[in-house]
Amino acid sequence: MGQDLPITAYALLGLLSFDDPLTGYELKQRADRTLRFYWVAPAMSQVYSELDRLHGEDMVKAHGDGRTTSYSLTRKGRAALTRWMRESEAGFPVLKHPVALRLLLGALVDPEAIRGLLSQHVEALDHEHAALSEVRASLVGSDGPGEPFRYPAMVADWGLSYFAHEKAIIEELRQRIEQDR
Amino acid sequence: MGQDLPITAYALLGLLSFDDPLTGYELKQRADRTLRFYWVAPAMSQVYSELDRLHGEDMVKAHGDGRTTSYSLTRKGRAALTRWMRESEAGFPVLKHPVALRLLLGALVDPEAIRGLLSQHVEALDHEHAALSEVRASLVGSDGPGEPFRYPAMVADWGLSYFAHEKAIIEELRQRIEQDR
DNA sequence: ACAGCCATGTAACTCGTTACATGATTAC
DNA sequence: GTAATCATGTAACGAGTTACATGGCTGT
Repeated sequence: MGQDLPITAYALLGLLSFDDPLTGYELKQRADRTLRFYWVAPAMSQVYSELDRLHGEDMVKAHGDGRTTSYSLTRKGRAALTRWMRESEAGFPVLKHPVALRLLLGALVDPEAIRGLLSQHVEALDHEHAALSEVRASLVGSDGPGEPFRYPAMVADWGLSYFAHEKAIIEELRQRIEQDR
Repeated sequence: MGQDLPITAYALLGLLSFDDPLTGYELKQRADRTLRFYWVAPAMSQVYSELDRLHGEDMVKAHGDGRTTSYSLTRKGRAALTRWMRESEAGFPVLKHPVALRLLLGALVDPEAIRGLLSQHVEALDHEHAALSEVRASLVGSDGPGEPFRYPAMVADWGLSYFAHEKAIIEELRQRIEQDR
């Protein structure tokens, strides 16, 4: 039986473990809203093809009303997801940080360009922080011990703290660059 | 002319902008040692095929002594790199965080498993912090204003701060989970 | 002599993206 | 009626990985 799925497949199963019957379209929205902060926002087409695969493995059940198709976890799907949680190694995060990469090469351009780079990144951080704050706010009320969104709330708080810290570092770096004038 | 290269190609050009003639093998070592913290550690085979492409574009020059081949930046390569620095948008970082993804789904397993997950991540963070510290230490002495490793040192400090903060958040989350006992 | 590292590549494959294409439903 | 959103897919492609294959050099 097809064992090892790509992690993104488990991520989608994970989203289904919260809100059960979801269409591919809805799944993509959930991913864009939450999953993108610490995993990826898969392309629409990938969501559909991944759902196809999961359906072929009997890990999701399709509820088709003709025009739209909703998917829910099967027993097998939930079992696969929890087994993956228990038995697989997490591995270290992979960060693709275009701002850090460009800062590394800062000597190639004038300091003004680097200042612009960092300013833009701070703006982007503010933007993302605000978006994640909204998500976090929507969990208030069901984020206590034993409640369904306890863990998602933790992850959201983690993300918010990360964004705040990132911003603080950038400010430090900015001052360090300012000294070179 | 083949314009848009994958960012990883620019990352390799960037490595060459510090230590000029490097073999594919050495390039891979540099990437594993430094680039991996904020970009990627490309596979050996990708380093070679990317060098082939860059060579085809006249962005690197090959110094072959038969058995080994070293590559250095051409004028065109350096120009392409600085143009990329000046003209392309940086974009927001992409984080693939398997620990956060698993924490999100914490409700599926028993708290003990989550504790283990977080412990292991803290260990990994310590390990990576130590590795990056070594890199940072090797830059001391040429990390002042105007010196060649000024910017790489900034990026390394950024990374170290990030790891330290990550560890602090995990400790907080651990306590939060401990309360549910 | 043998292990381990240095050094270079090819082939097959998967993940994931972009571009394209279609059409129904909803809000104004 | 018409624009935006909901909804689902296909096709072509590119980036990047793993597995495989080869062989020279270095230290013990």
